[in-house]
Amino acid sequence: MKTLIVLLGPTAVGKTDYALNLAEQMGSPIINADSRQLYRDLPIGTAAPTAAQQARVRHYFVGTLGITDYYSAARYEADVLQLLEELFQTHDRLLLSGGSMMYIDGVCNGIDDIPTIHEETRSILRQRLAEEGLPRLAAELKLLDPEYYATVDLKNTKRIVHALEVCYQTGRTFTSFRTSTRKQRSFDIQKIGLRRQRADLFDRINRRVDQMMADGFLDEARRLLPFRNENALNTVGYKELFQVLDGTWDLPFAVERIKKNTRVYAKKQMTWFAHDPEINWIDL
RNA sequence: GGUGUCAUAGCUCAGUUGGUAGAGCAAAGGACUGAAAAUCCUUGUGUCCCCGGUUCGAUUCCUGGUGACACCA
Repeated sequence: MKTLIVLLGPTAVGKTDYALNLAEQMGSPIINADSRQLYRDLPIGTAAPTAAQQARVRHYFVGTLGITDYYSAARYEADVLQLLEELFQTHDRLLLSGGSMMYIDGVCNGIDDIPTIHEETRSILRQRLAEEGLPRLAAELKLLDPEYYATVDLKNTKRIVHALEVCYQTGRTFTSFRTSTRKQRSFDIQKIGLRRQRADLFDRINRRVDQMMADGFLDEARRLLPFRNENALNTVGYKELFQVLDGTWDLPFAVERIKKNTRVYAKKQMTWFAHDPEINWIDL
């Protein structure tokens, strides 16, 4: 039986170093599970594996996307599964490492088969949202998919808009696509979670942000400014530095915001992972 | 040593004409199915520096401490 080792944990906990050692020990490449490290233009702000680290161990899904490329957790699921099929020909155990909750969930449990929304549909809904407002769209969702309406957070614009997009594009309810059935995998999955005392983790986050700034994070953000509306840049760190480049915030304030928002992100990851009983935790 | 100002949440402070208190920041908890480092929801932490006095009642007024700051010696 083939086995996929999934190494996960909150941002800055120390996954990269741990994964390198584990990969060498296992004789496995590293399959990255970080939704933003996939973009090749974000090396500093996403703390992506360095060239030296990638020379030590072969990495997949690091720096493979351009800044304007569309990507999603579902596409990641499909891409990883295909890669695993190839790599399991020559490996018994493979290592996947990262902190993107949805991406990991996609690989381990699968994401329901919901059609990708065409840009056309998307822009129509975007315009209607701007003109009619969220309550009107929510009321419409109540008619088209009362079941989803009953459970969705009515203040969450993205969820409501997306459900409507699916309804309009497919002529079916969004609910009908949500089977919530766990997909069977042809390999075993072992999850290893890395964790630290919260004060320790937060201290590492703060120091890592300072290091990013010293490494030229602001310049990296400046180069990406023309693409600021791309989803890839709706990311902790870049958002705040764009405020600096706009002249809205001063740099020290932005750096504090980056640290705080990274801590919030880490907390969110821990909340998500805490509910997964399959994770074997290692305290660092 | 003298005079003055201040002492309230983890931090910076507001406030109560005497009825035991609230903002910002920091923080905590949660949701999550094709944009997920996204998006969204919820929460307030307190010997109001200490001892005493006045008062039905003191964090608030008064005496005395203690500490910080400023100025004068």
